[in-house]
Amino acid sequence: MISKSEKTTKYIIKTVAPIFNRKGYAATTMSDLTAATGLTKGAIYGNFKNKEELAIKSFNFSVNQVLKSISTHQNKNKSPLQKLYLITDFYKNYYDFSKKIGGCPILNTGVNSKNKNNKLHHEVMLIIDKTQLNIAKLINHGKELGYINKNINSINFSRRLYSHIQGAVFMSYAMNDKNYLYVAVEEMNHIIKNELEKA
Amino acid sequence: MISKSEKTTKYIIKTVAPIFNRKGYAATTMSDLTAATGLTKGAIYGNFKNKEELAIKSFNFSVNQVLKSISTHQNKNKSPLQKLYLITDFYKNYYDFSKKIGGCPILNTGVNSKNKNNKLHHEVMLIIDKTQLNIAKLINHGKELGYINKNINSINFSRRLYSHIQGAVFMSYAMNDKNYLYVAVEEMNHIIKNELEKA
DNA sequence: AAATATTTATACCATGTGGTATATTTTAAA
DNA sequence: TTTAAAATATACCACATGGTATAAATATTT
Repeated sequence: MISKSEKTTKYIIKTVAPIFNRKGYAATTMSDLTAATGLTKGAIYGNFKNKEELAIKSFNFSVNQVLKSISTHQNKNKSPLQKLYLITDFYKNYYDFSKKIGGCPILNTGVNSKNKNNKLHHEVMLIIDKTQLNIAKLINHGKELGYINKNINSINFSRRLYSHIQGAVFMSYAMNDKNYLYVAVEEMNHIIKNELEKA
Repeated sequence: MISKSEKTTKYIIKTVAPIFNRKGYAATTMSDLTAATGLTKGAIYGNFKNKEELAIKSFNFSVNQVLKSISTHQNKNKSPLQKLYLITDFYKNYYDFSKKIGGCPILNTGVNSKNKNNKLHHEVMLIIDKTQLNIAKLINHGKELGYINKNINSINFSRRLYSHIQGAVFMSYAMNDKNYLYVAVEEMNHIIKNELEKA
């Protein structure tokens, strides 16, 4: 049996996540949250011990929205190499996608939490590490199946890929220009083809 | 004759810039500023009309610190192509450099001001545009002197360079790991050599 | 349906916020 | 050195902040 509070807890997180993502932890006020949810502070503090706990859960919610979408997108193909291309392909639409959830949670929270909220920042680092590891595993799998050149360092390549794309995420965000993403994805695809794919 | 207020105005900006840069506009309070400067609110509001004006001037101060350092670094060589390499070379030390001024002002303010402070965000876009244009001019100059392949699109290349490096700036910042910068710079140098340099 | 436990609303708290009017001090001019 | 002007400090404003004790309302169990 799903309790009442479980439902409202989820409702609050879902409603509040894009606000935290867009405005950042410090700039998001409890009034923002009560206004958005239609609930009172009593209700919110009844379900979360404080603003920070809610911010962390909201961040993880936002990140999971991204990760789930990538995962779904990847299901279009089973080959590790093609799954890699589907990651870059996903980011072609990331400007519009991330807009819907208040921006890129990794970028926003990564910058906003640094030197300000260690718990949030730690959470960001965990997610980045985890994601890079997943990409590296994908590359390893590609090596095993013989699609990918065994000479390349999986984790290093994964880091390059992530860094490259995140740069375009920032630029498109800061400049309101999707083109940065298109260009970076094309460039990354080119690199995958030249460096990763077995001749 | 340099007036008293001109001096304190500069002193305030200089002292306050790294704080705005590190904490962001909203999270920086007037108390932070009075504490750091040792001045009272009366003094600060006597020299700036409000917090926003001070934030904008602080941002421009921080950015100019970066741009001046790049410019100085570039004076080591007169060739446009070598000046390009000196830009990427500058970013090898950008982790430590930016740390001293409270982080990368473009990254921090770019993210922090978006959807929150239009004036600040506008300032960020102006700086990025200007910087990309300067790099494009450098490439054009290299073309004129016959060092650089005339087939490449200067502004597009400049945007790729900027985006690529800014990605590493974010990653190194978020992950406390300079290596992202080293790798991105090496990669970028490789691209300059392969795509830009005339055979 | 009554009693109990859980969830939400209300009203409040101390503290901090950006900003300002005015008094005081410091600087520059006469 | 006196006087006018500019710069800084003080004391305050109304309002917003995160958080909480408690009352009211709603679910759940008996």
